[in-house]
Order: sequence, then structure tokens, then C-alpha cells
Amino acid sequence: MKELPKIYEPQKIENEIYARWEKSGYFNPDNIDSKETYCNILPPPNANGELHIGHASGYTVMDIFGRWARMNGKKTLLLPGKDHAGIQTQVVFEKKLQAEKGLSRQEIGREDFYKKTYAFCIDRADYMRSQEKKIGISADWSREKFTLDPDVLKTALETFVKMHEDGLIYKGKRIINWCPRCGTALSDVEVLHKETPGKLYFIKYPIENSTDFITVATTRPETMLGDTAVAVNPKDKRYSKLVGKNIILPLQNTIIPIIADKRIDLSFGTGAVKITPSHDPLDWEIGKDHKLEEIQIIDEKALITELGGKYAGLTVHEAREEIIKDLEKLNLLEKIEEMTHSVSICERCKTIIEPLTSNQWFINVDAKNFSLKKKAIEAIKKNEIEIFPNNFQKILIDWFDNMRDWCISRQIWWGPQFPVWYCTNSQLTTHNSQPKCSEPIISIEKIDSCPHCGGAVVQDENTFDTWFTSSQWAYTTLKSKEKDFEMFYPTNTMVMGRDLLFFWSSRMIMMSLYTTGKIPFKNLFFTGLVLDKDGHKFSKSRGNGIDPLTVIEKFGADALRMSLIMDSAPGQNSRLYEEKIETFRNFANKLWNISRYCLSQENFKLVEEISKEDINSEADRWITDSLNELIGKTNQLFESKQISVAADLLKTFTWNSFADGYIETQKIEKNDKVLGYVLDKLLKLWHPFIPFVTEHIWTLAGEKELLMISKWPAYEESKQAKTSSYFPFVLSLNKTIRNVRKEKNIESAKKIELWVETASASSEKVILENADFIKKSAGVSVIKFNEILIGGFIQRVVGECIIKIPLVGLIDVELERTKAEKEIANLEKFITGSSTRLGNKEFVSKAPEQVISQQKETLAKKQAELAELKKHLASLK
RNA sequence: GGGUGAUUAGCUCAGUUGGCUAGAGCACUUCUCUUACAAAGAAGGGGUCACUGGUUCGAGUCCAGUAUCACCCACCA
Repeated sequence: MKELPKIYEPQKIENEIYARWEKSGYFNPDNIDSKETYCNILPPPNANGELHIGHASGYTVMDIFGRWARMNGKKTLLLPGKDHAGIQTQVVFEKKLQAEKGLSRQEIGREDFYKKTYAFCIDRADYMRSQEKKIGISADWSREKFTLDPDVLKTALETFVKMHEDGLIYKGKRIINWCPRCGTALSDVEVLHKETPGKLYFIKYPIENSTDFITVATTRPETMLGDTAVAVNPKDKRYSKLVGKNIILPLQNTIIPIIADKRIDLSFGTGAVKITPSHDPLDWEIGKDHKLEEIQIIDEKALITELGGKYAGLTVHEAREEIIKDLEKLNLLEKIEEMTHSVSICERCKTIIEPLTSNQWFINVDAKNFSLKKKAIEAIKKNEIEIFPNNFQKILIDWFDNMRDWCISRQIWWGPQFPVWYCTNSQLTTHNSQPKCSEPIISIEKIDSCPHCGGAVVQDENTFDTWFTSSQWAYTTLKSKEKDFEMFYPTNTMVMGRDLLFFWSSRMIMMSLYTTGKIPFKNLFFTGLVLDKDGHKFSKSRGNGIDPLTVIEKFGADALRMSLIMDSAPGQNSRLYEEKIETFRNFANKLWNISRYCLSQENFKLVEEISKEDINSEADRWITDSLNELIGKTNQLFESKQISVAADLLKTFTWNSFADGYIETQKIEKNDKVLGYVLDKLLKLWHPFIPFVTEHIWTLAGEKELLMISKWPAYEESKQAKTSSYFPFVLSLNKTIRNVRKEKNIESAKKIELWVETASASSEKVILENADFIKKSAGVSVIKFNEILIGGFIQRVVGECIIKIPLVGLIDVELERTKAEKEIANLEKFITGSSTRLGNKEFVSKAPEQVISQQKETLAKKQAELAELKKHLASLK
């Protein structure tokens, strides 16, 4: 056996191991022969940058479940991909274009811009794929998809066609969120709200044919140019007489009505609200119900339109100042109050959103023939999808309940254009003469001329919302091979960050139910956000980012994986920092050294199965039994998706039981077969978490096949002993003796005597059985039971035994007294509590038998210990 | 305004059907380079489980309320 380095060096082996996995072909489910399948479609990162720590976190979770499934013999598919990420990528690439070539997208034109952005994405995707491999994802790269791949896109567009036929899609003028900087409409979820200090302006509107006024309060006085009504609550007695009358809108001098609407809050401002249907969502709703005119006075660049009269061309801000000045001159400004209110901003560029009416494409999410949101709610309520953490279920249902129609058109260039064509003759001909030409033509294939009149056609300028394609990802990816779709859909697991709850998970559920009639995934697992040491989000502006590749280079991929999943429950945020990663680097090294020790044993090899004959000692019984128990618990925890608890359990077993306990013991009582058996199982159990180091050790141990496809350990009930092993007692006995030796500075060559007092026959038996081991490892010459020892000795309590070590002349009476007193205090506290409980009739009558007998047993034991200790204390004078 | 989560050792966090004296890692103190491992080993200190009530024989765990923090949602003009 060649000499192995003391320190595990992940940098030297990880790439090679990944290459072996890939070459083996087992990432591809086609090469696994099984009837059972497992599928996780990986969330596609935006193909415009690089991986960040959040991606690494999600990927780790997915890969852990994936590798677990594969080792359980399932045809396992982790399907990777990339997202074109419409607006975001357009913003990123425009900046790049400007910085590198000094060109705007308008200067190179739509077609060229699209081509260049596409090439950019493909390039980034290549780089990102290499990053994903570094993390160790066992994904099938032969099936990798991009949201704009022709086959993927075709399926997505077919959904659009079908939805259009089913009447779930309409194009109409509605109020939408408009980002003036991005120059596009945004859906509700793409808008953020920010509490901002502002002013509330109270403006007097003169009542027609009267000298009276009605005062309205507004934070946006400039929108009054587009007012078409003033509304009050019908229950508001202050204004009931005015409803039905008209006012003269100042500055514009138009006549508009005073209306009653129950959506108006009596308690806010003056209770009277100016209604601007074109520039406020609620006003738009009210305007629609009252059939009010819509006057667009703000354009798509956030400038006042021609309809704004003398203010035309001003920015919103300028117009506001001018209007306030003019109102003051007219003596129509009653007062200004300071207030904070929430301002809508663009999720991508933080520009203030202008609500305005615009002609956009919408999905009706609550159609009569197929209510997307109701179907989704129904599936969730029936628990067809299990959600981790479970309480996200309610949040999701609430969100669906309040969901409004989904605006799917964007006025950007990057992304799939609507497959909709208009005949250029449609505007020239009357509706009656050529009805069909005025209808839009929906066609996935490119159209050159109008099928009705042969005239020229133009394609709809709009581009799809990114989430329109992403929401179909669960099946568009699989549908490019019909066999895959049949085999893997619905998928087993979806893992995503909690920030995607509304953006993505919700829409995937809706769209999948519509298109396939089935849920997209059976399990929906949310990861929390990864934060820095102080609990802040990682961000470029804060400069606190942790680059996954740097971490991998420094500590290894295994350490990164562990640090991302440990100490975190589903949906909970977790923190990441170097010291934490270091502890898992240290753990990988520990496992490495454990293995190094094992491999250094003569004739060592990994052992798949052992029989009863192979178990020689109490230590062997204990470790194999504990291991079996560990396997059982690990499997349960995997089933319930508690991987961090499972990893914690594995770590405790590996470090404390196996390394510190069994290996130390077995240096004296060798049993390489058990050693090989435990290591075999541990490498398998650890593999999903830390695939690189385990695979490496596996190979060094002489295994020819890959660990990645080895058989996952099964709990064997028949093997499990009825009672737990006494061996931990031997270990602690040993430890206590060694500790005494150390305290008293007894040189290792000097043997000591061990006098044991115990009423427990089983303890005595165990000590006798392990006498050789105790003698050798603790330097004991002779062991005596229940004999009277006179003279100086040190006394300790171990389990059900009092041990005495004669050490004439070496006893520090003061120290011994202190120790004894402290222990006595502890015991008395426990005994008091325990006796009180046992004296309580209710406890005795109501608690389960097992709890009571256990309590009694412990109490008796502790009382005996206490008596001994008191005797001992008395002897120490 | 509505909702969710958090609150356990100096720090970061586990603790899933309520049951022996509440755990881990890091940090700290003391000792040890003993041939798997100093990225380690041994020993040790450190906690009224945010607060107040309730249910229960028994509560870190269940219920109600309070406080502080974080996040999310919302058409507060």
C-alpha cells in the first residue's frame, strides 16, 4: 500500500473524480436498469453571469437527494438547464454592449441584438456548466436544456396557442406596471414596494354652480390632469348630498362627476378621492365600473402627454412642482402634510413604476372553463404536492386567492416574440368587408403573408415574460423526448429558493395542471436564503459575496456542500462564513484519516456483509449495532427530507463512536473485518453529502465499481439487538481511569490496581469480559470486585459502579473533596426532583409504565452513588 | 393593514408525534506533537431554552397573549 498524505487535498482529486463519474455514463438514467425512477428538473440559472452561493446551496440539496435515489437503485435523472432571463439579460447585455462597443441596442437593431445576446448566453452557459460540475452535481448533461432551445420553445408556444383557443388569453388595454427605464410592462410580482417619505397634498376642487369646494388628498397631484371623477364612500354622510353633482377640474377646466364607491376609505385624508383611471390601479377598476373616461396624461417615458395641456413634455416631477405653484396661485391648495407611503419600484432597476393603461397580453387566471388558480389551490389543498416546509402551503394558497390576471407581454427584445401576426390590410379594410383580416393570426411557424387576403403581415412586437417559459419548465424539458416525459413526469422533487415561491412555484403548478393535467412535481422543497456572517444578503454593492469557486479551491467542494446544508431547516435562512466551511473541511480530513488508518491495517478491505461469526467482542457488537441503528435513522430522515439532521447524526457517529470509540479500542483488539464493514457503510451513507472524498477513499480501498452506484445500506431489524450495548460504559470506565492517571501524572509504564464496587451483575460481567482490553488500554494490573479497600485511594463513579484506585501518597485531599462535594450537590438536586415526581400520585397513575420504572431505576442508582460519595467524602479528612 | 419566521451557551445553530440532570460546532481555560489525524487528542468552564399566563402528572417542545428582530404580501389615494 502506497503512503497516503496526512492531509486530504481535494484540489488534487476532485476534477479527476468528476471526470470518472461523467465518463461512467451513470449520470444518464438510460444506463441504469430499473423500473423505479427519480427525477428532479434543476432550476435553470439565468444564463447571463455566473453561479453564486445561492445556486450552490440549491444544487447541493438536489444532488444529495439525487445521489441518494441513484444509490437506491432508481433510474435517476437530474436535468440541468439555463434560462434566457428576459429583462435581466437584456439589461446586462445592453450594459456590456455600451461598455465594450459604445453601442445601444437601437443602433444595432432588434435582429442583430437578439443574435448577439443569444451568443452571449450560450457562452455564459458554457462557463456556468463548468461551475456546476465543480460543485459535484450528478446531472445528465446530455439532456441539458436552454429555455430558447427550439424544441423547448415550441412546446411552450403551443401552450400559448392552446390557451388562446381556450379563451384563457386576451389582449387588452388595462392598467399595468410600467418601468420607464426598462421601457416595458411588468407583472405584479416584478414590482417591489418601498416605504418612502412623501407629501400628501390637499387640493380644493370647485363644485359646479356653487361656491363650495370638495377637498381631495393625493400624493401625486400631477395626475389630476387625468382625473375623470371624484369618488366618496356611499356611507360617508359628509358627502352624501354632493354625490351626483359635478366639479370643475382645476387647470384642465373640465367637468367631472362626483361618484360613490364602496372601495373608498372614509378615514383616509378627506374621504374624497380624485379618480385617475389611466394612472392608478384602483382608480382604473373604479373607472371601469363607473364607465369613466381614461385620459392618459403620462407617457411611457414618464413625461406628461399632449393631453396634459401646458404641462406637456415635463417630467412627472417637474409637472408636480408646476402644478402645486399654479394651484397655490389659484388658492386651491388647502394644505400639505408629511407622510410615508409605499412607492412601487422596478425589481430589476429600482426605477419608480408608473402605472398606466396599455395594450398588453394577459392570461386570465380565473377563467370559467379552466380556472388556473382554482385548480392550483385544489391540488395543493388535496396535498398532491408535499411542500417543505409545510407552512408555505398556506402562504401559497393565500397568494393564489388574491392573484390577478397575469400580464405576459414585455416590450423588450430579448426573449421569444409572440407568435401573433397582423395583416397590414386589416386597418384599411372595414370589419364587414374582410372580417378575417382584422383578426390576429396565431401561428408558431413564421408567416409571410395573410392567409385570407395574401397581404403583408407584421409580427406582434411583444416578447414573452420570462416566467411564461419558465413556468412550463417541468414538462418542456422532458417533452423533447416523449419517452422521458412518460417515464419521469410528474417529477419527484423540485428544489428552489424561497424567493421563488410566487414567481415560479405557483406558476409552474398552474401551467402544468393546465397543459398536462398533472402536477409538475410531488415534492416541493424550499431552501432559505444564504446570508453572510452578520445575517445580511450577499450583494455586489455590499461587497460581501462569497464565490463558490474560490471556496472550492480553498476548502474543497465537499466542505462547501456540507456548510451549505448543515444547521438549516427547509425554508429557513442560514449563514455562511469561512470558519464554518473550515469545520467541514476539517471533517473531510478526519474521514480521510480514519480511512488512512483503516487502509494501513494488513489485509484491510471494505466488507459488504458480515456474519455473527465475525463479531468477536463487545466493542464489535456495539459498533455494528449502533451502525445498524444509524442506518435506520438516516433512512427515516432522508424520507422526511431532514438531510441536515441526518448529516449531523452521521457526523457524531463517525467522529465520536467510530473514530474515538471503536478505532481506539480496536487498536488493542483488532478486528479488520468489522472495521472494513463499518467503513464500507459509512462511505455509502456519506456519499450523497460529500461525494468526492468518499469516492476517492472507495477507490483507494481497491473497489473497482464506483461508489456512486453502490447499494445504499438498508436497516436490518433482525440484526438489531434488543438491549443496548454496555460498551459505552467500558469506554467511559477506560476514560475515567486514564483521566485519573493523567491528573496524578502517573507514567504510562506504571500499572495501577482497579477496585470495583457494584451491585450490578451485568456491569461486573461486562468488565470481566473486557478485562483484557481495560488492562491494556488503561494500564491496569488487576481488577477486584466488591472487596474492602483501606487506605488512600481515588474514587470515581462510572455508570453503576464505584471505582477505587489505590494511590497511596498521591492524593490531593482538597481537590478530591471539592470534586466529591460538587458531585454530591448535583446528585442531591436530581434526587430531590426525582423523588418529588415519584411521590406525586398523579404522576404515578398517569405516566406510562416505562417512564415510571425508568425514573425509579435511575433514582435508586443515584441514591446508591450518593451514599458511596458521602462515605468517600467522610474518609477524606 | 394582513401574513410568516426567528428569539436555546460569548458567536452560529440543532433539538418532528411533550418524558431521565437541554445538545453540537466555533470561541475560551488547562494539558498533550502517544506512529490515522495539531485541519488532532484529552479534560474543563459557560444556558432561569425572550417574557407572561394556560393545558398537562410532566412543556425548549402544545395553546393564548406580550416584546424585540427579520422577511413577505397589499389598490393607505
